[in-house]
Amino acid sequence: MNSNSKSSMNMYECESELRRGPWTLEEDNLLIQYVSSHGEGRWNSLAKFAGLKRTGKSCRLRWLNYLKPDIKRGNLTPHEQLLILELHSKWGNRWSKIAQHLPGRTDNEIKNYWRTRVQKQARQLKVDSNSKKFLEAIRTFWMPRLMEKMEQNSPPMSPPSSSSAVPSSPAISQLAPPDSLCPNPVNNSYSSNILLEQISGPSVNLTAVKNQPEIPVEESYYNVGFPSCYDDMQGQEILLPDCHVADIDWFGEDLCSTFWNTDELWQFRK
DNA sequence: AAAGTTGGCAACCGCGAGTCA
DNA sequence: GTGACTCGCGGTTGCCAACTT
Repeated sequence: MNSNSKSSMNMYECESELRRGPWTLEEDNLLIQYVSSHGEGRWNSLAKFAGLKRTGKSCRLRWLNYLKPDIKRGNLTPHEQLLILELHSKWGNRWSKIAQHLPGRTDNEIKNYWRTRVQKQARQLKVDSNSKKFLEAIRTFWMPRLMEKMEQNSPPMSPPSSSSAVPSSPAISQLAPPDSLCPNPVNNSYSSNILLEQISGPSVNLTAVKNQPEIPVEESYYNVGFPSCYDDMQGQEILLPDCHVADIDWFGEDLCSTFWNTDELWQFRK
C-alpha cells in the first residue's frame, strides 16, 4: 500500500480493504448482477451496496470497458479503423466522442489502438502523429489500403451502392453526406486544406473514398491526389529516415498488409 | 531452451466539469 | 458563493503473452 492511500485511511476506515488490479470473476458477477437490477450510475454507492471492495471509479471503468453487454470484443475491422482515423483527424484525442461513433467500442480501446498502432506508424516515419504530414500520409496511403481491405472483406453479393457499402456497422450510416473526404472538385485530389478545414465539417463521407478502389493505381489517390499534397508539403522539412526503401523495416508483415506498401511509401518519401 | 524485448490491453491516476446542499 | 461529492475524460502505467535473439 502506498503512502497516498494510507493518508486517506483516517477518513475512510474501510479503504484499507479496497482492492486494486485485475478483476476476478466473482467481482465481475457481483457488478453485473447489481447493475442489471439497479442500473448504472451512482458508482460509489453501487460499489458499496454491491459488496465490491473497489472504488466507484474502478467499477464504472470495469463496467463500461469490459462488462457492458454491448461491448464488442476482438480486432477492429478495417471499417472501424478507417472511422477512427477519420474521426481523429476531425476531433483529435477526443476518444469518448470518437467511440460514440463506433458502437460497441470503448474509448479506451480506441485510445489503445491509436497509441499502439497509429502512433507507431508515425514514429516509424519520424513524424508527429498529430502533424499535418502524418495526416496526409494517412489519407494518401493508409485509408485507401483500408478501403481495399474493406472491399476484400465485403461479401461478394454486396452491391456497391454507398448506402450498403459498409454493412458491418451502423456507424457508417450515421456518417453521411458532405465531402470532407471527397476529392477536391477542382483537381480531383485530396488537397491538404481539406484535411484541416473541410474536415471540420459536420460529418464524414467515407463512401466517397470507398467507391474508388477500382481506380487504376496511376489514377488513384497518391498519384492524382498526392502531388498537391506533396506540393503543399514542399518547403516543409519532411524528416523521413535517411535510408533506402529496401533497408526500411518500418513495417512488420502485418503492417504491410494493412498500411501502405513499399511503392507508396517511396512516393511519400519522394 | 532461456533470456530479453516488444506489443497489446486492462486498469489506474489526476484533473476538470457538473451537481447539489 | 462555495465546498463536497460524483462523474467522465484523457494520459499513463504495469502486467503478461508473443516474439526475437
